[in-house]
Amino acid sequence: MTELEGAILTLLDMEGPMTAYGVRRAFLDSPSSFWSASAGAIYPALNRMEEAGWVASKDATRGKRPAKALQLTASGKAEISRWAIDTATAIGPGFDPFRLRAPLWMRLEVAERAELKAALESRVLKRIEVIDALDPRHPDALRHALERVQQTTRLEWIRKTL
Amino acid sequence: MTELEGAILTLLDMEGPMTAYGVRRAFLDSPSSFWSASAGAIYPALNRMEEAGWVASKDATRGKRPAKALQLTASGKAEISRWAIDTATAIGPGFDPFRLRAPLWMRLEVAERAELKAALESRVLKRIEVIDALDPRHPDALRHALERVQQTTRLEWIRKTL
DNA sequence: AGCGACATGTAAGTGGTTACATGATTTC
DNA sequence: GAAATCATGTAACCACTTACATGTCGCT
Repeated sequence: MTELEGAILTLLDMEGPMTAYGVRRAFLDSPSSFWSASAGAIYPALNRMEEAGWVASKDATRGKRPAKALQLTASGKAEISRWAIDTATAIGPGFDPFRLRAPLWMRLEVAERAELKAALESRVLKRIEVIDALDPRHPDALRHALERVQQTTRLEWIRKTL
Repeated sequence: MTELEGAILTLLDMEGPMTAYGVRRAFLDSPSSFWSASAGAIYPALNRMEEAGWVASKDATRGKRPAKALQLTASGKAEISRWAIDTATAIGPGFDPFRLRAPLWMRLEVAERAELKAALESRVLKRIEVIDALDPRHPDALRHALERVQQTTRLEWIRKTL
């Protein structure tokens, strides 16, 4: 299972049956989404997972507009449970653009580095403000909270080390 | 420029001229690498970047074994500088497997959740021990330090919230 | 003579990306 | 009646993955 598939199944598990379009909307609207949430990723992923039996679709056509409501199957739930508690992957590096760039920051000239430090600091601060303004009842509230912790940690590092 | 390309150029910038194989070795040996460091990624990436003029190669054949030593060009240095200080991308979400899974952890049954909490905690602790055992003069020492901060933050979150 | 490290790649597959395409429904 | 939204998808492309292929050099 890819990370995108995991994220989609998590959404279906938390938000209940919805259309593929609904899944896409949820990703687009999410202020902490990891992908572009393109149709070219969502629809193939859902079709893959339907073939695998992890999601089932029932017709939800209204009027003349065809629509499929997708929901997790028992097998899908089992799959996602395994995915969720795979601790080795969970604590892995994923990929972190901040960490990737940091070594180069330390080699900037003093002026450039000061400029970058200010830019990074204000950007992180702004991001934290955005997170703080989010509705705590949003289904992704926990992820937002975790991102806030990460950004705060980054902020401290920027101030102390950069 | 992809993140892998950025990481490769960073390595060439810090460690000086080396062969593609050397780049690959560096990624394989790194205890905090983000990719599989497969030849199928490294070699094409380097060829792309040589075509783009970001790296230049000079012959380093010894005996009958052909070898190319790769080094950053001025244009490559300019490119990587731009990449490094692109703050919007730098503080972006990348993709974080921990954050992706967290919402599901909160919905586990008490016993399962306790089990997962213990597993995660010990794994993170072990990882921190591994990081602490690394040579502080390793070229990736800063990245290791940043990962340590992140893992420590995760540990606190696990203990306090999970 | 054989093994492991050095050195460079290719082939097939996968899962993302952007951009395009089509039509129904709702809202102003 | 025009525009935004709902709804589903395809086409071309790209950068990664695993696995395979080839040959050299140094050491025991």
